[in-house]
Amino acid sequence: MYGEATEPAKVQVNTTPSDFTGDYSVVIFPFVKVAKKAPDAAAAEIGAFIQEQVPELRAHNVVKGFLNLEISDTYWQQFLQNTVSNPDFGRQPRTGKKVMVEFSSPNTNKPLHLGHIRNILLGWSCSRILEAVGYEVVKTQIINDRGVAICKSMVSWRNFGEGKTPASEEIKSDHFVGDYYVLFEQKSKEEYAQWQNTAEGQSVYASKQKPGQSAADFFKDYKNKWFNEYSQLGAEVRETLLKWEDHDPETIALWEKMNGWVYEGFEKTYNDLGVSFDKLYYESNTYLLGKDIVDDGLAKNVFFKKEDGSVWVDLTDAGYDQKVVLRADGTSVYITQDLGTARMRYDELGCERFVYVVADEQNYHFQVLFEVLKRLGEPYADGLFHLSYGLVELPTGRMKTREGTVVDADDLIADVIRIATEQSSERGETEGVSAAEKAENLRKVGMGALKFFIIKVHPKRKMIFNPEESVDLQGQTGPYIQYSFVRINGLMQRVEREQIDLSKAADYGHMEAQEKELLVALHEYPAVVLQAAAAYDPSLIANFCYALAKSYHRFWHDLSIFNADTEAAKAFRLQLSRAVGQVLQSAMGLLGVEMPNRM
RNA sequence: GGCUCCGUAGCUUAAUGGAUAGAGCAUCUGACUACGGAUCAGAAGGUUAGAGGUUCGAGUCCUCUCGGAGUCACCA
Repeated sequence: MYGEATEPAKVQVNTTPSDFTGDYSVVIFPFVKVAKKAPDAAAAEIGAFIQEQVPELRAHNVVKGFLNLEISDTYWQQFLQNTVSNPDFGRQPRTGKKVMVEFSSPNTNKPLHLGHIRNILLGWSCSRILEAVGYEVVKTQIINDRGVAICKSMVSWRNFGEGKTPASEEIKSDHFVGDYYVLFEQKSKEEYAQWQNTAEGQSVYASKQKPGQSAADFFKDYKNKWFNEYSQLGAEVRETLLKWEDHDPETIALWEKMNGWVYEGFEKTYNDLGVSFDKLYYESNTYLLGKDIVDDGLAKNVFFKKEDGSVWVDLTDAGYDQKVVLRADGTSVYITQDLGTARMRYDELGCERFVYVVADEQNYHFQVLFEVLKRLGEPYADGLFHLSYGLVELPTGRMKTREGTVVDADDLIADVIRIATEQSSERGETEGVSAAEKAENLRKVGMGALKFFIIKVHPKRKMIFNPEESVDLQGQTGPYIQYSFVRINGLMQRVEREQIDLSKAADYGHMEAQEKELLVALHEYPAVVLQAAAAYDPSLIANFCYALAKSYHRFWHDLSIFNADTEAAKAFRLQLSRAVGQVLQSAMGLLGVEMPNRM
């Protein structure tokens, strides 16, 4: 038309708002220049043209520069049949390409908390989504199993543990280790308080205080220095770290024992969250990596060496700073390790894309990391993505270990399942279900509430986590969506029981608005998955699920299914319900949320 | 201070530059002799922090101001 090819990107098609007639709308404004006509006139012409060319178009109308298209019922009939018979609806063919997704990546000195949960859910659902659009996904985590914090737990247990074990104390093993980490901080604080009153402490204060600085202020600022220079516990930690780096057998044995406890506990938590990994990396194996990259970078003149022997990269022309990549003493820093790990993974896994799920505190780090890899000419440099997410805060503000406001992952999981169970027993809708099956369904409901509450928020957004609202089972929640599935499940059981023939669905003639709304929503599913994959944004899937469930609840309320006027209407509505159930289960599966049969 | 991100109803939030900014919670009012009421319908609640600009059209893009967060270690 109009003798010009238009780029597909310029054609904007949206679903039509419910107060206009039509299923889809085309925005005409981009074409008025080419058409050299008023928007309405151009729309009328384009509408007539499409009407002529596309048999699936039943009718069209024009409102103020928007062309509304009505799709024929026969098209929708065909679509419904295809959808119901296609278990892979919404998924794309295999691309043969591999992508790595790194998430969780905890420290081994304390149990997982709410922040990890957001990270894990994002990483997991991102993996599922990428897999749905055809990638082979390698799920990894890099476990920070070494360093000062871990040594603190070790020193603490050695000094105060009296040989106790998680088994002897009947404490979940990662919590057991975490308790010793907390105990270390306490003991260290006590030691510091005592030291402040010694002659040594007083003389340090007298000689180093700033003019007019109170003792309390001075000692607050001086804490790190004290820990490194005067603390007995601090000395033990440094000694332990050195011995560890020296492969001292006794130290390594203790380290392995305590990390073993932590992994055992993590395993349980991951299992409760329904996640798993394909490949684990340990910082104890990777922290020395990257030195060959430093040589490589020097050879390529990406890096330069200073007089003291330290190696730097200058990124000031890209708006960043100069960064150290190798210390003067020849040891690696954090970014060196990440450079080395990236190259190792590429060689080992053959992925062309890498997704790092890491909180937005580290945005700058990843910008620098990616920029350096690009300048080094690494073949995978264009496939790097930092899935950055906002910190989780409580209504009272940021979680703080010292103030004991950290929400523990295991506690939270137990809470949501407990509340789902309480709510369910008040309702008494699950008679005739075995206790085991009931518990399994309630676990799904509780976890569904928690997971959906977290995943529905756009990753980038800082999240306010209200523990009370996170276990809500009504409104825009996981259980709301699960409930629509449970309703459909009930219908399908009856179809099974009564051997209802659904083939009459094809005879159904005029569709109701509520039915059309569901079909349009189902039709969007593949596009939503693609969009979520392109944007690395699982919240798009969550919003889609909610909208679909909402439409279904309205459909259920407004229209009779088993008491429909005709056999054709009944069969059609059952087929439609089945399709909705399938898509809901598929889409929620991408979020890591399972569907219960009863609730 | 430099750089980055954020500011939408009382609260939690949605909206590839498109139609009257869409939900949920909380508040108020209604709806089951029917397939499950963890549901549905309605009311009320907004100058999208503020001021300019670009555009046929701005919550969305640009500039400035205000407010908040993160980050700027030879830490990780």
